[in-house]
Amino acid sequence: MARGPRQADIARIAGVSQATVSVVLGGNRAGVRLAESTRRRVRAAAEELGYVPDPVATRLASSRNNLLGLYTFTATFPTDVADSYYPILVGVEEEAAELGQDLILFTGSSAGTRTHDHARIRRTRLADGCLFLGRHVPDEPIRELVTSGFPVVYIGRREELGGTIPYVGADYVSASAAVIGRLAEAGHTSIRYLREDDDAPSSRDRERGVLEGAAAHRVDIGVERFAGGRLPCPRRWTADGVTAVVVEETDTGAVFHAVTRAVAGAGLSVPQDLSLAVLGRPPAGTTGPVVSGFEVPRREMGRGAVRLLAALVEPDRRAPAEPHRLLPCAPVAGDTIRRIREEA
Amino acid sequence: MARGPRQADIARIAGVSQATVSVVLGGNRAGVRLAESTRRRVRAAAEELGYVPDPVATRLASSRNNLLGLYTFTATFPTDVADSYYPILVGVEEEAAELGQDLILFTGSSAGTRTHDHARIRRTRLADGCLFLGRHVPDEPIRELVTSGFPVVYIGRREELGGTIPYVGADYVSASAAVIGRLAEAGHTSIRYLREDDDAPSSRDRERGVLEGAAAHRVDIGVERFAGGRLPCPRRWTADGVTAVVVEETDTGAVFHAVTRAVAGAGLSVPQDLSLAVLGRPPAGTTGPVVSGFEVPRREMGRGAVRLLAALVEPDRRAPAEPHRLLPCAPVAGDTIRRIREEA
DNA sequence: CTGAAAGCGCTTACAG
DNA sequence: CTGAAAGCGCTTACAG
Repeated sequence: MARGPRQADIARIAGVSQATVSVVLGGNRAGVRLAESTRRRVRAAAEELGYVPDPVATRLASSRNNLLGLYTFTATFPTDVADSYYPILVGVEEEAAELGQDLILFTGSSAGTRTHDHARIRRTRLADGCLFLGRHVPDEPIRELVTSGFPVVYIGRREELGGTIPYVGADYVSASAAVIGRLAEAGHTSIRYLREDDDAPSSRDRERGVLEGAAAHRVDIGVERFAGGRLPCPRRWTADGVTAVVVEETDTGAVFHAVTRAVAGAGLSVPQDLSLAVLGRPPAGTTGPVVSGFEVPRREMGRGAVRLLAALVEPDRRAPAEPHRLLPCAPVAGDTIRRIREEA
Repeated sequence: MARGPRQADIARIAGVSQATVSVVLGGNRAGVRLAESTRRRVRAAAEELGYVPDPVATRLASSRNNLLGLYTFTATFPTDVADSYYPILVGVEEEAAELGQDLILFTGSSAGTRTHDHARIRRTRLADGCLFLGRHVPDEPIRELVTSGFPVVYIGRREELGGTIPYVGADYVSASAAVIGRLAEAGHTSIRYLREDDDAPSSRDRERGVLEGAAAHRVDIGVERFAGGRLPCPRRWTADGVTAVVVEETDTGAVFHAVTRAVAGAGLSVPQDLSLAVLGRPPAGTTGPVVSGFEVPRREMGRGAVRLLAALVEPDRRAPAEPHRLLPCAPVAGDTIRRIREEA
């Protein structure tokens, strides 16, 4: 494969050494003084040959490549998580483009064998730094990366490695507490919370927000974990005096689907018989009234994560980047919360 | 940044040369015979150190990197083209993952300056080969890439460089002719075709299909180009005896929107007063009856393009890859074509 | 059958 | 103020 012109070709034409070409074209070592005439000759020759630096060689020699990685632990694009994944990718892409960085997509092995993932994770070094995304992430390979000084940023709050790893996440605690607050203000005093039976930081934060909100508003809250087979039982809820059910948002929408199906199956209607809220948004394609909840700022998370990563890759900025950011989630009022009590 | 273990470290432990480590671990040069005990020692040391090859060095030395590029000429992720872009990306990602290739996303400069794009396009060499995507692509940088032997595949049919560049596209000609055929069979004999005033292969193919379909079914066809400002005039169509309007699908959906707005504005209803078809699918979020048209197999185009690119990168396969593929578009019957004549 | 050498195209100390 | 040398971590001819 006949490659393009190299610095050596330019050097020959301009009558200088290859190293001088590197200095002139690289823009590095600004301190170095070269005769302006030399610079001009070199630049003219480069222009003439249509020179563009080989990024691979640049990277090997210098360790900077204007290349940011995005590593996804779950298979990247299964249809059912597309809704939560795509907006993040959009944000990442936008910001990377604005910063003049290319983006490299790494996908965790669907097989998920440890050694394989390990190898793939180390492969992220091809980039100058890497974003990591997924409900669950293996500790060890990340630790290796981080302790070697490789810039890593999580999308979503993470507690791994003593909470030292930089992240840009969403403030699920406040947003979830606010949902409970809105229900309480509408007069609901007994609420059921349905969550997935799977522990991830986003699940813990939502539950914590729910509990804090309930405590603050003196609401009676019951937490149920939804595991695949067992179906929720709305009739029992209403029999217990529950007037509202809140469900966790997850990438597959499993909990939401199970609850709405069970509610419909029990012959109950929303919000007449039971108010409904989701800690996020319902799955795409959901019809009927707008479900109360909040907007997860995925696009902004993507953008923020790229900005943070870029700051870590290029640590010469004035202000050290705040390594832990939680973005606010905009509330969605919706039409699925029935007002029980009239006065505010 | 303290990097991980290198081949030299393994060599020291195993008591062999660094080159031998490369031979054992690289899996290349299968012909070379090394004592099994040597191989074992090397592999054991590599395992112990958690060695993973540096992809950058690998690439510089060998010109293979298991990295496929996707270059998008338009700004990659603007919201209005997301619908057409995302399914392609999904297909590309899926197939790349299955082939064990990582994916690198390049975005054409939004500025669109020639030299900038040129530099960015040459940067695709970081990958082993690159997919190109966009209505319009600049000839010269691509020619450079191709003539240097760099594997390039277009997503979508392309005529550049004498039609020599491999592509995987959609068979818009047949699909568009079939739409006209369905209208003809429903009894329509005078049809108007609305297209964008922008020449791209996908536009040319659709128009060609429309004209071929019209000729085959002896249908009277009028072609109108829709340029931003000027509004379509449905009243004039009906006055001219036109009973059906067919619109081009474009990434922004501009033509579709303009036509449906004009039709509604003229107080006409679809399909009672005017039948409607789109050469593809209407823009996302379109409500009302299902619009007749066809499905562009974007995901399959993405997958096929990756397969073709992989074959070009690794040209040792038995059968040489067919460099030009046009995928069929599944028809969508829809509810916007009124049957005028009873008999088939 | 195995190892030492050269080289991929750059950057960056380090001498002149 | 400028150029020659070494080195980034690999692969692949080429000698032994």
